[in-house]
Amino acid sequence: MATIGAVAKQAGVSIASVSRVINGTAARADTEKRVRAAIDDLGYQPNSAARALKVRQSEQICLSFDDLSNPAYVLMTRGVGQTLSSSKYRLILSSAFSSVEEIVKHLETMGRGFADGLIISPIYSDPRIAELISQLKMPVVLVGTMPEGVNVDNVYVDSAAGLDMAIKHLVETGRKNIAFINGPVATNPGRRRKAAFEKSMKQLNLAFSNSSNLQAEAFTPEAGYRAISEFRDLKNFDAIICANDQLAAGAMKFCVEKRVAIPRDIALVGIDNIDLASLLRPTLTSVDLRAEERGQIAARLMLKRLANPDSPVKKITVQPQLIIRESSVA
Amino acid sequence: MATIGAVAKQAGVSIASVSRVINGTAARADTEKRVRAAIDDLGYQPNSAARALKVRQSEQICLSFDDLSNPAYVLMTRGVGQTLSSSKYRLILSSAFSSVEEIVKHLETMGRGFADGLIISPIYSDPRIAELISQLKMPVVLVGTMPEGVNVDNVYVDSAAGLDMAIKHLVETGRKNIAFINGPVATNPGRRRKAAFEKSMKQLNLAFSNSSNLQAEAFTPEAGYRAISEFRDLKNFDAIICANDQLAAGAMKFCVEKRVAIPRDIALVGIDNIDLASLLRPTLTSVDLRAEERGQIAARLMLKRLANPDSPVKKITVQPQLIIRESSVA
DNA sequence: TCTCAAACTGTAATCGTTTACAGTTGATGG
DNA sequence: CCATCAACTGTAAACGATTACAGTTTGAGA
Repeated sequence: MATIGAVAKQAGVSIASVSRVINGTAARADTEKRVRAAIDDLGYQPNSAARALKVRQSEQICLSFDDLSNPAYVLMTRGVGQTLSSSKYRLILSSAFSSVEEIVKHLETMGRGFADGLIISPIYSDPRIAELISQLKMPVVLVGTMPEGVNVDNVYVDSAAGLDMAIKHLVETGRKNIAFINGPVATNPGRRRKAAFEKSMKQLNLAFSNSSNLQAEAFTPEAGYRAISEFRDLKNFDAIICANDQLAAGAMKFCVEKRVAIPRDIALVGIDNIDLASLLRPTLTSVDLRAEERGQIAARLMLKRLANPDSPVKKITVQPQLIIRESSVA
Repeated sequence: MATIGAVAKQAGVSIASVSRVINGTAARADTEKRVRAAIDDLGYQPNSAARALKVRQSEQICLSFDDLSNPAYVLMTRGVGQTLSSSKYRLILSSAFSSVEEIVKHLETMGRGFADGLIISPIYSDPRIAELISQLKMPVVLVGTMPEGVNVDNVYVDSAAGLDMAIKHLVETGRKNIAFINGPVATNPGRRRKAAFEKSMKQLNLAFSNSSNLQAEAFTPEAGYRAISEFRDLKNFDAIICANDQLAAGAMKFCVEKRVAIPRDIALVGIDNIDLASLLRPTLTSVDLRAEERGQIAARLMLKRLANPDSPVKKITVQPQLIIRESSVA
């Protein structure tokens, strides 16, 4: 592989001059021309490790989240990728953390400097994670709920408002008994959506009990299917909100099999508005949490922060949007 | 940030000794203990740029493909990510190339050494791409059709066999007139699937013409919907094969709207067997191209190659599998 | 206790860049 | 033609690790 030295020799100038041409610092037209010719000639590409070592920047941004099986995270990844692709930064993906230990280990390796910034969307809350994030010497953008004591750029979607919109929509279209199929309550989204559901129900003076509140063991269609099949008194409900679209897809499958008519007998609402929602039959009413947009925003926040490390910490809230489709209107 | 020098001073040993402890070369128990203590003390993490510069390895593997909107690539990414996560390598994601130029530019940057290997699944064939891949000084694993003149590790799925299985299945279940909705024929999958379709049809002595062969402008549900709505004589067909599940989902949507009964009036078969397939109504018969498995295999090939650069080039073929669901059997 | 090899340790060069600093060149105006 | 100054260029020192090589310890065996 050609090095900067080889280019310098070929062009008959010093290494420093080559470096300056590459980095756009002043150079005489003549020098520049010769250097560029030599670069082309040798097919020279500057070595990123050497550059990274010297300037203390890797030009890489790390995106970490729980797992790529969840389409909502895929959307987020897409948003981040898009935004980053028009910058000089490369995207490193770290996903599939099966335990808090793994993510802790991963966060510790951040100190190696292979990334200039970290965009993280932690599904679990854990004091160790919060602690490590705060101590990180690099810019961090957190997508999701901020853990206690962490103070970094944040992009936040008001999922409680989304849930509220969904409930109101159901009430307005005449539903009286609303159930909720949640994901694991040990996760951030699970915990927050449960709280939001209960709060909205109370505010609207709607009855709910433990039996109207089911917890699936994962945010997957299979788990949604299993969860709904555990309802003892499905007949008592005329609407179900699911903590994400995948759960809703599973629930819908169950209803189709058991000939529970959607939306006639039961209205179904999901959360995330992934592509799937408009392909199901009936099409699924869903609260769009704007995952792709959040990814874009997170990446933009990161780029700004990298350009301007001392600017005040920002928190951007995105508003969910209720996408009404067939599954909730008769 | 603590450097190896700081650790050495703290432990009262030389830099070399610290390095040796870290890298597991011989050290006296006493030395090792002091070094480890110092490392813990200072929270030292070796700088990856410095290490990469010296040992000429980045411990990063780059995965490149056309775009992340296609769930099949998400599956592949998952497979690669899984396999890599138990290795020392990090995953760099490069996606969303909108043109051959962009991918060429990207391949050129590979010379910077920020990745030790490249796993690539090019959707377009272009001599420049083939040329650049062959000239790359690093291990490459290609997922998909090998371009002319390229000789690297390859994981290949026999999609022609898959298409053949689909057609035979349709014939066996009594279908006589099979149409094909393809994606853009400018892409590798588009071109190959078209050829495979025509070859199988001929072999089985089935009639087909230009009018039974539609080309959607992308591999998306929307494009599938538009494509099927352009069929003049949908009534003449009793089966449609789509070049991927997303196209099939769009086609299915159209059929539902126009009250064309699936599978009674028309059987529908997709390709890829993404999660979506089992959630549609009717559930979608699909040729599983094992994208996730191909990702795993590609990553494993890469790891082997990195461990053993001179071993002979391997080509691994994975067999597709027809997953029969409701959309094709009455 | 002495010898000797094996096991460990330290010194210093090196990886390929960037950049401060000092030196050189060239152009301009008098 | 000279002085002056801006603009450019080259020299050399980093950046933080690894590792060849030479030097030092250690412990076993005589």
